[in-house]
Amino acid sequence: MKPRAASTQRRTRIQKENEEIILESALEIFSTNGFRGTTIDQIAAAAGMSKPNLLYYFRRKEDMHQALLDQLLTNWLAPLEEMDPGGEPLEEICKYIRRKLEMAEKYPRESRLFANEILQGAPHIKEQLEGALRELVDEKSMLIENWIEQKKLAPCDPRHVIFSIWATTQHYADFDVQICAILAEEERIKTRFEDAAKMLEGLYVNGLKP
Amino acid sequence: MKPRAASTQRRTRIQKENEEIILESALEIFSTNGFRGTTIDQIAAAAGMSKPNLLYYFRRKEDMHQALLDQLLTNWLAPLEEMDPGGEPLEEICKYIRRKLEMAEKYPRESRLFANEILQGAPHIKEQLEGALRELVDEKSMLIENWIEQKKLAPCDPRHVIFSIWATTQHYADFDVQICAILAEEERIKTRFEDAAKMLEGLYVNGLKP
DNA sequence: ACAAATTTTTACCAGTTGGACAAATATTAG
DNA sequence: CTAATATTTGTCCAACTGGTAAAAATTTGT
Repeated sequence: MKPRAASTQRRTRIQKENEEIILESALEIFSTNGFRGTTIDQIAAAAGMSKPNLLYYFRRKEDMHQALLDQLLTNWLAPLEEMDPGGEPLEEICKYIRRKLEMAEKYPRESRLFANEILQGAPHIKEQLEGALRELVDEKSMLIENWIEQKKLAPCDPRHVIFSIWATTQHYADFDVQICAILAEEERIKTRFEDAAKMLEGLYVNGLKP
Repeated sequence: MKPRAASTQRRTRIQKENEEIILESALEIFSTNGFRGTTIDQIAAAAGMSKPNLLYYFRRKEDMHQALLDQLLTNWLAPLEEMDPGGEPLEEICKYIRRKLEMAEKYPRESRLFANEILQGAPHIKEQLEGALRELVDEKSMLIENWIEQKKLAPCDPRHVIFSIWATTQHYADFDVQICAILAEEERIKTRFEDAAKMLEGLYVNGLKP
């Protein structure tokens, strides 16, 4: 019998193992080649199994992609959600930057998968962007507005501040090739995430100080 | 006779016209679908000509892509090149941000084409990144270092400052779908580039003030 | 141990895609 | 106007790709 894709129904040990291996391999390939740029064969090869066997677990190529995106979005929102209304504003923003930068370093493939999806017009996650993500950004924007009113932050457009944090941090995952090409073989290349963290924290602390 | 692709040899009127139409169409499709995601037929359809006719001007799909990338890189470096050693540091940085933001608004397709290429590991422009781009960044980094030594800028890692400007400005082209999803139908969506410019200038002026 | 259910393999196919080729048509130079 | 040259079209194909179907092998529950 065909297994129900990613459903809540009980899955066998083998199913769990193989689905995990497949998604891991799919992430690797999708994130570097894009959706249309990857072939099922590539994923199958990376997963060490035959194409029909892979298709036994995910009936269509799109199913793997969708599964990865769904899984991703939850983790993606977490760092922003953790921004604490009770904390010290500048400290909270620094912590947010650090968390995002850590994610860029630890999960560059996820970042690139996301970037690929957005670049192509977000056909598979448009609703979530307009739904969950938008609501979260609205909520945190209000929080930042409050901080500004309390003179704890310099006046600024909260939404665009958030955008700029996304941009600068994800850049280190998405544009890593470019960054490494520029930093070249020097010592700097090894410390790029540290260096980025220092520079960004300095920029935002001074830039947003009331 | 087959025309020499993008060579310096004399080209007929028709050649010039058609090559332009083709590249324009190719940019449109490549930038939204990625390299592997676009088919020659799509480009041909967009250019209003038959596939074999298109292949008469560009023998391979890759030739169009390469032509676009080569053309792009020159324009891409221009705004940074214009950064004036004789100017007022904070003013020069603001002007650079504004120029980059203008490019993101005016040429989002070029930005996305570039982003796609980098995301996939920059297979076609690695050399240029390590060559021309790196040299330019080195040069401008030294300039910024000088400004810092002259106490005209707060201490910061110049290279990472440049990266952050790239990231924040290009973000408005590359992640436009996401930004629009979040700003939604509100008035804000129309003024997003203005708002971004204001926010970024404030951030960098305060953040880098010595 | 044995039947039932699950997993894997083998063989296959239809649609798409990049690209070749030569014939037909249009343009230009003399 | 004609010959040479440049452009366009129609036809074709081999490789690739997503996906199917059924048989074979393996695992699992009892």
